[in-house]
Amino acid sequence: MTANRDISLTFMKGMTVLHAFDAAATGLTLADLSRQTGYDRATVRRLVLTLVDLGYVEKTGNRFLLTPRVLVLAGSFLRGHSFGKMVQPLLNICAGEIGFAVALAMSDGDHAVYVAQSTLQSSRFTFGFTVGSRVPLLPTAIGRMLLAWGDPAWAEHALGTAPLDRYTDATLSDRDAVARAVQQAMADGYCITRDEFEAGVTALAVPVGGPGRARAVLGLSEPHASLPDSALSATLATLRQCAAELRPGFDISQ
Amino acid sequence: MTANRDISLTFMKGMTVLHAFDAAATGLTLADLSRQTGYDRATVRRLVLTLVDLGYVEKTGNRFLLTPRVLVLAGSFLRGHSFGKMVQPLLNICAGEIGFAVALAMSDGDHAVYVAQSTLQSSRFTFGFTVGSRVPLLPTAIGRMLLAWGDPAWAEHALGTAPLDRYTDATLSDRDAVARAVQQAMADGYCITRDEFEAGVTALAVPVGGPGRARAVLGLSEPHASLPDSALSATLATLRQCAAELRPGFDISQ
DNA sequence: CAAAACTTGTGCGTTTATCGAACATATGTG
DNA sequence: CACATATGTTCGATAAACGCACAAGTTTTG
Repeated sequence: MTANRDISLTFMKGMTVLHAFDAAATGLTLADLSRQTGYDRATVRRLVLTLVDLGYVEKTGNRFLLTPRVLVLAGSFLRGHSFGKMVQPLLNICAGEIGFAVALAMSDGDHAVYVAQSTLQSSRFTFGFTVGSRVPLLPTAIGRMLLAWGDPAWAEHALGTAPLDRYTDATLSDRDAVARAVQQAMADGYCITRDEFEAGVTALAVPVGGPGRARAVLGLSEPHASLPDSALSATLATLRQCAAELRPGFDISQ
Repeated sequence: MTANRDISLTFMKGMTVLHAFDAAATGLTLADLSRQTGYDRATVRRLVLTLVDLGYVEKTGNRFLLTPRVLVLAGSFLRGHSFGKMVQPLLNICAGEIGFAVALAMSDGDHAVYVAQSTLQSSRFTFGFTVGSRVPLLPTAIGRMLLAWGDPAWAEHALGTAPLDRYTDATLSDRDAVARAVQQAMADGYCITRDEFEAGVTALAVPVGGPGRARAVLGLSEPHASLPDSALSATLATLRQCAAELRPGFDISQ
């Protein structure tokens, strides 16, 4: 654990304030942010004005809101890993072949975060996820696949601490039951969930990388009607092929 | 201008360090970061360890690199503006109708930043841009369209300060020439560039929002051969239609 | 293999930046 | 108009941050 002397409290506070904006599209007042973070409003004011100076936040009236500047670090991360040039084309080919939108996700603490996707021009169905969307680990196919083939130390910890919320009547509400589902995915090398995160929806996920070393997973979600059992084998085969092509960039190196 | 007393220097330093990672996929050492930022390495060490604690950066050996956590703020911004549910489907329809990938961009300081895109499953052409990619304003169709129909005060300032680099032999190298091109786009209500940012490429952009109030632009880039002059009118018409549908979320309110 | 160069970890005295209380002003609401 | 809420600002106190120096570890070079 990092010693207190090695942590910058002011920087930590600043980042807390930045995150307090969250998805507040209509903006927040300084008073709002002070309440949410628990910091003195003079402190919040200085930190917010610093964010304004840096271009992350803009002021409209007495409200502050995030600017597109917050996308820039994401862009750096994606460029550093050649998402635009290498990953996106492979996802596009995969989505074209199976006829469904596909998404790539990685772990982010006790959640999964979407890092790329290929949406279909023809599709009229969407969950509304984008690059940067966070989804829970325990009730989702991609989450369970990350837990199954991701870093074992992280997975063990996350299985014990990730939020265990109920999304539908079918959501597993017992950590042991989720652990068994993860064990099954570990053995199968893929994961399928139905109705657990969103009712009426089948989700598939395959790992990108070997057992214990997968840094990302590739998955899709579709209404049951669009993805009958008869289509699962072929769809999984295509996902796996794409995952194999993506693997060089996502294996945890030894 | 924000008074010095209203700015948190430590937070500012922390953000400088965070940005110093940029697209460095193989990671940076503390010594690297200290050199790049000019900060004492003990200062850098504390700030980086704070980022590790927050989950933005991970340590491998003696190198540090960005984690997918940096996508989360982007995801918040995109969710706050309903990009997944409202914007992406409209971009998909648009891309399907015109047969090219399309992208939505907003201004970010003296650059444009991609905030959404719909890539084609069938296309084999890509610039490698992703959500979060920053592109220059002066040599690009989307940049000039932002300057033409965006906030006039911002545009005046950006026209004078945005980097004027040369990307191809056809890149305009004179600020006045760029200003005239922007004026033309202002009058036309759309912008077309050829070869200026990337050789052999035609780019189109239309504003999302009214004159002086467009917070985003919609655009595409394709090789000349894929986008003959005969296709321009129909393509522009479809882009404009999509922009009209996107408008409610991107007009600067009065 | 040894030396040199580079990097990192840590302690701690000093300094500075930050904090937050208090006061004043502005805005919104009933 | 009174009250509630929000914001801007000052400034003394002090906590946090800084950065130098020393030690140790790692990598590179000859």
